[in-house]
Amino acid sequence: MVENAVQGDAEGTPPEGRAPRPDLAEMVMPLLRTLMAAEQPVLDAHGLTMWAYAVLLHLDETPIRTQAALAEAIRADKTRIIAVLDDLENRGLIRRRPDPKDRRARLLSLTTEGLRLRDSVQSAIQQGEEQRLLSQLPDEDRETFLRSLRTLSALAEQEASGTARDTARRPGRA
Amino acid sequence: MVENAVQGDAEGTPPEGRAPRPDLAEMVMPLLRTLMAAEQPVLDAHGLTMWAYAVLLHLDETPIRTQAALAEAIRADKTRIIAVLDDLENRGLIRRRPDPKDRRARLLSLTTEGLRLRDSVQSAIQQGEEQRLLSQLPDEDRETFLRSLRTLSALAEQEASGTARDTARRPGRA
DNA sequence: TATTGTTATACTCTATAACTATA
DNA sequence: TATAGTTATAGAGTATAACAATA
Repeated sequence: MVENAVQGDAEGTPPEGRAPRPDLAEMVMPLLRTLMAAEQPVLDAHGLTMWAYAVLLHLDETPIRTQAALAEAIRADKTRIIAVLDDLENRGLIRRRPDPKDRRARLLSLTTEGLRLRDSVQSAIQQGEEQRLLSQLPDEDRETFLRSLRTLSALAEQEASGTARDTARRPGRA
Repeated sequence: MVENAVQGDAEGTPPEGRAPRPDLAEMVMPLLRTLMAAEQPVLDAHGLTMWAYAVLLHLDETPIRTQAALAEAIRADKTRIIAVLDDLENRGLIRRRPDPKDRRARLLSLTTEGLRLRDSVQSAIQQGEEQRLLSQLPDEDRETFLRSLRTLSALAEQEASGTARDTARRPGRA
């Protein structure tokens, strides 16, 4: 039975025999691994963990009023980011002060220095991404790829936050 | 709380303030998380772990002569896949027999049943991917996206295997 | 002696549960 | 009493190191 006539996909013969394409996760996983491996030295050079960088990124985007909200936003456990916030605060990269209106909550914000650090780290990281990976794509493909990735990522976050909300939801009345 | 003014994703205003685009990892990470979350129920339904599925996928692609090679191919520790192989073998999904030419090594191959299972699982997974995510992309973007992802994934694997080889290499003479 | 596979151990990462303070 | 944050503990996942068989 010759059930897999190779379909002339891009240009060469596809490495695997059966499915017309690999699973998305099968392609995305090694990509992420390499991306993170490439980030690591940059982060190390600035004394940042991956979680710390995630915090800097997200605080820059949207100022946040509780640590729990920040944790959920970056998909971390609320107990996990505490040490991270301690460190960032001690190094003057973020501010963390009790909300006057509800002193249980902590108002979180970036300091100027934190924002500057975030800038230079992100710049270095994105430069590496361009040089190592994106530059290998034809220009018109690159644009489309980035736009599509952005769309899919947003969709993915939607689904994730949806299920997260479902999990967190207690049986309230209607 | 008015924290989520819907962002005009496609071409509207970018959600974050500084960089023209998010880091790749920042986009790829949630995508992978959602992909894996979507795979999980399918795998569960067939009694497969993620690693077991990876093994089935890779054995289908390229028959392999040692467990160590298989482990490296799917980026797992060689000690980790042993339990996985035990299970797959006991269930008759793979064959594992000593190489007559070197009885230290184990020849690994898919059984017919293993191949059939791999097929139906992969089919279900890819169907889910299409419905949940890929269908949201315009047709012409989708093709380009998949082709680009494939390219970048291959590049990433190259880099990874390169550094892996460096790590494994001992200082030889000359 | 070197290599393949295996088992046993230790370590890292992550989540769960218990505690303090504010409300 | 309920919630935000914190601390302490336990669990899952992973890698490291020692071992047996074969070369």
